[in-house]
Amino acid sequence: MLDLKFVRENPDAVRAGALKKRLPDRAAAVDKALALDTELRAMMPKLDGMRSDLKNSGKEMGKLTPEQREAFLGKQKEKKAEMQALEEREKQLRAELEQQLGLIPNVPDGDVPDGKDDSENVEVRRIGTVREFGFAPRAHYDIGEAQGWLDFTKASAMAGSRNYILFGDLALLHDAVLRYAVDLLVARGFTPIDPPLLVRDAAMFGTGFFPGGEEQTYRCEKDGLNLIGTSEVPVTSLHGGEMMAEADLPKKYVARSACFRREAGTYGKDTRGLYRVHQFQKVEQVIVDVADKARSIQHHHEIVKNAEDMLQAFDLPYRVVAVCGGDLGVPQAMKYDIETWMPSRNGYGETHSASRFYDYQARRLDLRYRQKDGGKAMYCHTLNNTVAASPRILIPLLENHQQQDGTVSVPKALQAYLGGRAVLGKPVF
RNA sequence: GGAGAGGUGGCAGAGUGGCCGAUUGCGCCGCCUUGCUAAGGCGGUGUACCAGAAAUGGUACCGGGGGUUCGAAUCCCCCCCUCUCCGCCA
Repeated sequence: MLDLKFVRENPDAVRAGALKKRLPDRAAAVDKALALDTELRAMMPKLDGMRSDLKNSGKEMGKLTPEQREAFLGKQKEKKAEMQALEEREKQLRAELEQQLGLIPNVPDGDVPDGKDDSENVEVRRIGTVREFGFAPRAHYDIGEAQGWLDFTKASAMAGSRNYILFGDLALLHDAVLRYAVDLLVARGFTPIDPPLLVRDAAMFGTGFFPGGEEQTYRCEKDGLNLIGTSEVPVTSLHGGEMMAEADLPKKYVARSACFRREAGTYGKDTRGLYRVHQFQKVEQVIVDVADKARSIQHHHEIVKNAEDMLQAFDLPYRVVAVCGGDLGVPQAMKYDIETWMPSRNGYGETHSASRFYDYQARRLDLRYRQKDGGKAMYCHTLNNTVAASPRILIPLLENHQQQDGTVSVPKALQAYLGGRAVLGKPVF
């Protein structure tokens, strides 16, 4: 949610922002919102005056004699009837205004590249060297199935397509990565959280997933609850409705949770393997801090670095891209993706997504703090980034570290999480 | 699932139809006093919106929505949440 005053004063920038995100419908919401705002503001002085009059004269009632009261009452009723029509219109306008305002996307920051979709994201840096295999490298699903680590057939039989079952060492590796990610962030001062997986609509709206993301979301209609697609939703909502003290900020959280995505509209895309699945585990970092743009940008770099450090510890080549306008979501002001090298795709595949929002989510969540020394109440700034999403991260781990015989070497950093083992699996090829 | 109690400003906690945007305490801010890592005195201290250059004025908001009334934090209805007891259960 943007500040109405900001929209009013910068309509061109807000409209242009929506268009940069390739969201013409949302750009139209700017003009709709402003038209409603104009009408509302035109009528408010009159309505306020009528209310004031009615209120003041109502107070006189108590002092009148019964006869006087009779005549007075008639006049009051007349005034009220006249006012009611205006009030009806006001209520309608406010509801529509709120709806349109909720549709207006966050304005992409100056450092967001222009572009229509992910093909036009801009590479910022490329780290690590892509390994030269002395043999034909296999895809993770071939290795996994040969090792007895992966079963897609039984998974889809019991749960439908885009499901998987991990067995044995791969299940352990999955857990090792996630645990490593949590430990890394805890060591850096983040507070670990195990959040709710089912949340109310308010949390989905507050983080900006609704309206718009309903088709991506599994919903328990009976209870009016939604399965989260990322723990960003419950964790960012954690302090919603609160008035925090500036001294309590920043809040830094790391949450591990299951995530659920319907993946509607992706038929035929990434159908093989562990890349695009309905359910996965994710370790997510979330920062809530004061309303300071420079500080937000600094945090943004910090959370990207946290993820990069993990990938480097795993000896995985990756690149960081600045996400272009057309690939940016509604609530984000700027986003970096990290893409890790995946031999089976012969390319980099998205494994991380780091967003900064400024106060867009905070406004929707009523997430505020009071400035120190008796200052003003301000909306917070929020940010988040993946630390590790698994099983997707298992793709580069298996594929980059595979041996010719189908065994997989374990990066040093993860060995302690696997009972000290340096190799997983047995020769199968 | 059944029964009851309750949701008020940063927090605690009064307030059962007009004198309530709301007593009071804590916290916070300012000034004063005091010679010491403290205490005391006085004053101030919600948010949003509208009008205004500003001073200021106005309106709305006491969990959310609707209703009764000239007038609602206060009465009625629906919903949400919290707590206690009972039942069920991991």
